Amino acid sequence: MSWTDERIDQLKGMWERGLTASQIADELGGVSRNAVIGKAHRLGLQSRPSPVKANETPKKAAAPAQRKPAAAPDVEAPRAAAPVTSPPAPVRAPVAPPPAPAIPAPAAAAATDAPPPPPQPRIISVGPGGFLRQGPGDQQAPIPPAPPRRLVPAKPSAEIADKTTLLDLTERICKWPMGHPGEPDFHFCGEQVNPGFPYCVEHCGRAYQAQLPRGTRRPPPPLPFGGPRVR
DNA sequence: CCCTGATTCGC
DNA sequence: GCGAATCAGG
Repeated sequence: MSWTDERIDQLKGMWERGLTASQIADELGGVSRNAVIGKAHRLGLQSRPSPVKANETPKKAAAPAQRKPAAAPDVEAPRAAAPVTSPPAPVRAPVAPPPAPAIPAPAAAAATDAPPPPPQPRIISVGPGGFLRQGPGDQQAPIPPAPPRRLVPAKPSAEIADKTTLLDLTERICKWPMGHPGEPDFHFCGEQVNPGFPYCVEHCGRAYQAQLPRGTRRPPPPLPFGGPRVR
């Protein structure tokens, strides 16, 4: 795969929205997480909270990653100067994860109007082609004018809470579909996969039937799609 | 272990 | 320019 203009646009968009490099790579397809990161940097998209870069120790001269011993004596230019204007950065909120489903004590609080900080149970889903689905009016996210009076257990769509969505799929997540695509609660199994297979052990049992001798009668295996519900 | 982004450097 | 390999923190 190559970096077409379209794919670069998708990369930019997703990167700026805070999707991780892995997610972007999955969405784009045909590229690795590293490729995404490398491209992002080359594009000048930069700086997002890196676990490695949290603090910078100016003490020792950095002994950076050197995969191969440089033949030449390292004449390293001083890399201390950070030309980039330290971004006071409009703090870009990362993809707001659904708030922990902690059950608040119902009897407590909730009485008078506590100024509720506007929660942002933003749900981001990525559609085919890498565009991001947003709720209407989600474009510039104007400040919600009048916060509700009462705090409600932030429920960013109970339908998909705790469900394995497309975004959650990785190499080691069982991809067995649960329910039917298009239904509101459609999701994926989400178990750990049977290593080497796209499904967990249980669903491998459904997906892969032992080859029986010719002529052997057996009931048709349940199908993941189409037929009656399989769960 | 898993994840994350940053960086280097051979191609 | 690209991206695997590597580093390093969570």
